[in-house]
Amino acid sequence: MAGSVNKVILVGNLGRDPEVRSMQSGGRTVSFSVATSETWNDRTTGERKEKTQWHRVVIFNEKLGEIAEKYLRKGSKVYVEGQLETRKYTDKDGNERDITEVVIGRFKGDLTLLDSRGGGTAEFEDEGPAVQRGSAARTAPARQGGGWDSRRELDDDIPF
Amino acid sequence: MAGSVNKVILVGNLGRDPEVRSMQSGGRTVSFSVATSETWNDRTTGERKEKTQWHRVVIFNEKLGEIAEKYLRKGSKVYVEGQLETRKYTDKDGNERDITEVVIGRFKGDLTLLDSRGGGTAEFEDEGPAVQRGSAARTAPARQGGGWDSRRELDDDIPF
Amino acid sequence: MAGSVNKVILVGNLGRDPEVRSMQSGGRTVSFSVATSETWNDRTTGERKEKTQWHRVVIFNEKLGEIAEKYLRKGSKVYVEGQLETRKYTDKDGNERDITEVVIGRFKGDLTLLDSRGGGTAEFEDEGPAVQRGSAARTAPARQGGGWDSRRELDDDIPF
Amino acid sequence: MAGSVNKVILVGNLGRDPEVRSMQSGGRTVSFSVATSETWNDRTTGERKEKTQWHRVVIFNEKLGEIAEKYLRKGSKVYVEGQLETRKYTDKDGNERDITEVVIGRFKGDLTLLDSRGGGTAEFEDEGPAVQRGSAARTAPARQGGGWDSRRELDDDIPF
DNA sequence: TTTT
DNA sequence: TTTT
Repeated sequence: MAGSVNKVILVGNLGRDPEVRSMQSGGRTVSFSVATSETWNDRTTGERKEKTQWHRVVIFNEKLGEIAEKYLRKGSKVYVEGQLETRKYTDKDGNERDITEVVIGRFKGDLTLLDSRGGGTAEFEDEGPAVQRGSAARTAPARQGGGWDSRRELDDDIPF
Repeated sequence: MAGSVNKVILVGNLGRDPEVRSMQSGGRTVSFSVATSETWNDRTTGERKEKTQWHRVVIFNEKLGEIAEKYLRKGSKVYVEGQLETRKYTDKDGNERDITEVVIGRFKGDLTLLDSRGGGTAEFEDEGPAVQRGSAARTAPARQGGGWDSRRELDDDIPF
Repeated sequence: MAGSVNKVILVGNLGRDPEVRSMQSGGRTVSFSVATSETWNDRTTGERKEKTQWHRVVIFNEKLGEIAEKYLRKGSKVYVEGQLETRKYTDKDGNERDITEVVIGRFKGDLTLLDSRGGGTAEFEDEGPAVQRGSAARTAPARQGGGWDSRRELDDDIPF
Repeated sequence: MAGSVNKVILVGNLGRDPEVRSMQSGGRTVSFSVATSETWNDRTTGERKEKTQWHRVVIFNEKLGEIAEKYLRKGSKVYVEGQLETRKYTDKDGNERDITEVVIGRFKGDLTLLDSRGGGTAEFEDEGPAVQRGSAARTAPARQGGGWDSRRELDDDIPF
């Protein structure tokens, strides 16, 4: 749509180590879940309450995926900037269901490590992502293979 | 979780008029779907492609809900700032499913009309939302009724 | 710095037509000012008040610059996503001063037209910006000339 | 302006301890500078380059100010969400100058501590900011004194 | 300098 | 003035 914006910004911690999956196109995705939580004082009881939300993040960019795979672990704190995408999948009982994910695409999105143990950053900048740590070879976005809709080619039906 | 951020920013158009629903708590919610879309040139065919995403937006803030009800219509362009929330619901076949929504809560979020026909804005500012049009009475946030988790009390199981 | 984020999101109207300038490097920048405003009810008098802020936006990306030049005019409503940058300049009296701008860089940022008259969008996606209108030739980001710090080579000292 | 958005999101480190200042209205502001930086590989030399930006953050919300004063120190990593504001001030030579700041206002903005040493969060939610650490008394936003434009009453002319 |  |  002309003139639309679809942006999600999360700061939270990974619930588990990232998972790497292969697509039929040959590309890979790296995915993980990020927890965010709200805390508030209950209006009537005065109790402290907390509600945690889990967000499924999927990375389609090869370089950011490598960095996620290399540096993110269960418990890592990250800044994620991606797009909201809802897709269909077929569950184990053969029923079609929806799953909504935060997608860091091939040419859009951001991933920044916030852990003090060695924060790094990886974004779409300059002639390639600015990676502060690690020695991954630089690759210009435009030369990366795979199409934008390659995520439709995921090998499996179970989303997570 | 200490130190987390959960933010969604959308600019898009409503697919239908907003829907108003009552909660058992007596409060109301106003909800609607917003379309955003990406366009790109297919890498191999060179074709122009477009993918539309639909986002379910739910407003729990009374004042913003009133404004949405009053000024938003099918086709309206809006700026929405809310939080990602995934909740369970039971579908018509009795199966438990997940639905992810962009929630404009009682004390957090933003809604801005972008239509030239009379853009308005409604946010949590000053002593109440700054409403540029309409004559809705001002209500200080802290005096609004209902609790943060009142959305769990929705009257029905079908999410949209 | 490892793990940093610098992001500005604006929705507002242009005060004047965009200005195009040439850099010594041969590249061009397109810049314009965007107005945003807050309205609120004065706590004591109850009066409706409004405060307008002007934001200087500078585009270093050739394609987005072309689109801005082509489609943005005085009064146009836009969504801008850029980075905050403060730089020194020498004013007409020879004094060094600071100017803070919202920069849409070569490989980062977003510009979306929100006018009903023909909203368009132009972002860093896929193999080039997704331009919904106009016929500007597609150019892959990695092939664009000029360096990231080329903005230091602006031909003149007066920032706006 | 009807339908405008003015939002800055920063993740970075404080260059010094926060500074507390009193306003003639009796309120206080807490301010500090946050550094963000970009790194990239120079296109011609291949050298690793880095450019740091400093952002002036000013907090007008009493509760968030207290938290900043209590928990932020030189080197602390924070997530800041505020508004861009440019104001005039008179420098030591009597010249009028502009300074642009990221303002966390009375009813708008966010501050989240990202340090592993004990991340906390403080936002405008529910009946008061959700503070995960510290024992600051809760205060409902609507009961806080001072007006939105009280920042115009700053006691001094020198901005930082 | 915009817009409402 | 931070951080890596």
